[in-house]
Amino acid sequence: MRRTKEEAEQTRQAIMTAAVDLFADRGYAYTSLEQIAKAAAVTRGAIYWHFKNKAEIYDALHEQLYLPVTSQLLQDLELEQADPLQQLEDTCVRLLLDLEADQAKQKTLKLFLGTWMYCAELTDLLEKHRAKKEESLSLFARFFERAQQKKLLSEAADPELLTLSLRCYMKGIIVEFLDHPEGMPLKYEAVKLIAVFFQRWRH
Amino acid sequence: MRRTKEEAEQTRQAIMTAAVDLFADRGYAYTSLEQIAKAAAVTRGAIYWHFKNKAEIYDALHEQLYLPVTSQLLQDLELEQADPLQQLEDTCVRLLLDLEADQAKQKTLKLFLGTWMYCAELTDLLEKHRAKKEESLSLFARFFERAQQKKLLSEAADPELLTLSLRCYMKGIIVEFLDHPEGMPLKYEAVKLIAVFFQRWRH
DNA sequence: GATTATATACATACATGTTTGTATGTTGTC
DNA sequence: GACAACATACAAACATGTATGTATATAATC
Repeated sequence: MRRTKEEAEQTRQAIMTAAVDLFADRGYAYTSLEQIAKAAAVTRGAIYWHFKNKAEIYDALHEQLYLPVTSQLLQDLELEQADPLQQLEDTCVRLLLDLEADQAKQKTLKLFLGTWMYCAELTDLLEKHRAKKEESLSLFARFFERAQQKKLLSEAADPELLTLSLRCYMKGIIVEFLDHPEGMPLKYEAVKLIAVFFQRWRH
Repeated sequence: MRRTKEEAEQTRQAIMTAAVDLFADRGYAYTSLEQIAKAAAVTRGAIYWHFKNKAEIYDALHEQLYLPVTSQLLQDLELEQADPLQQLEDTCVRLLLDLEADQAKQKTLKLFLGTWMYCAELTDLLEKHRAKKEESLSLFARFFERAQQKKLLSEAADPELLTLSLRCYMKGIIVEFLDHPEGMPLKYEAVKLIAVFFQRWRH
């Protein structure tokens, strides 16, 4: 029953896509390797050939799915436009609209934003992943710093605080959306929600 | 081994407190009834006497722990002060400071804010709980409506949108805090974080 | 270029541990 | 003495990991 290298890579991918779907649907903890195998039309033997255990599947998914999501964001932020606040606002809106349009991204974030997965076999991985997350989030700060240099902020405003604030806000929006998409039609709300943060709404 | 009614109620409570601790620590899915029993210094027999299964423990915890958390919030909001926006801002700050000071509340929110628990045996309960959550959150809206009536908002501002926005923001803050308390010293940050939402920080 | 050897890519089978649910004890209380 | 409040024992399901079988792609040899 030996397959060619291409075929082997295919089954590896089949296992990973099946895993993402099941993880995002019923959660990592409630997904057995048997279920993944069945969904991928292989046996557990195939899974144990390609991966050491379930945690390694999770890690492989992180490599393949999560990094692209953030790297696209970073690319957006790379090119510095004249108005950093406007750029940041646009980027946030685009991120949300992208998310709503892209099922795969939703599943990915459900897996890796999933705030608390206490599983013992994952603690090492989660720490590793957290570090990468921090790294990419710190890039937000640069925009507020540039805004401050350009005197776009009031004197009392603190770039670091604004970074943390926006981060919490985005996380809240995304979490609410993933948890209850019907109650959060981002196509209509995203622009307005982000505007609440960036524009003044008070007299 | 028959106990008095008081003793029986004591063991019931012991089971529930043990369950909260374990759920908040390693998660619902990764907590077995045997572990709960051991932590409560009883056997699984006692658990099955008081509860039908693990899901019923979860539900009982919701009744006992979650409702008090929200009801205190509602009480705060009951009495209408002159400046609804100031009142809302104060309430949000107090909620966060309370949360940081109260370990029990942290565990409770970890359990019931835990956005995605896909467990099949819990789907019914989660739907029920979600309804109550919506109900309590809708009270935020009243404050922005009162603010609008008092002409505290700009003409373009939408009370419903502001409600949704604040809800996401609070959720994001709380989720970030629960996920990574060391990175979110609310004692110092809460006031400032909430101020970012309510005060203007832009020129 | 055909043959052989070997490592690859799995499927199957098994051994083990874990968790759940239930059935049946046991003890004390009312 | 009947029933409440458990503890104990047991059966079944499920999951994991590993050991083994096996067919075939690929590499090595001639």
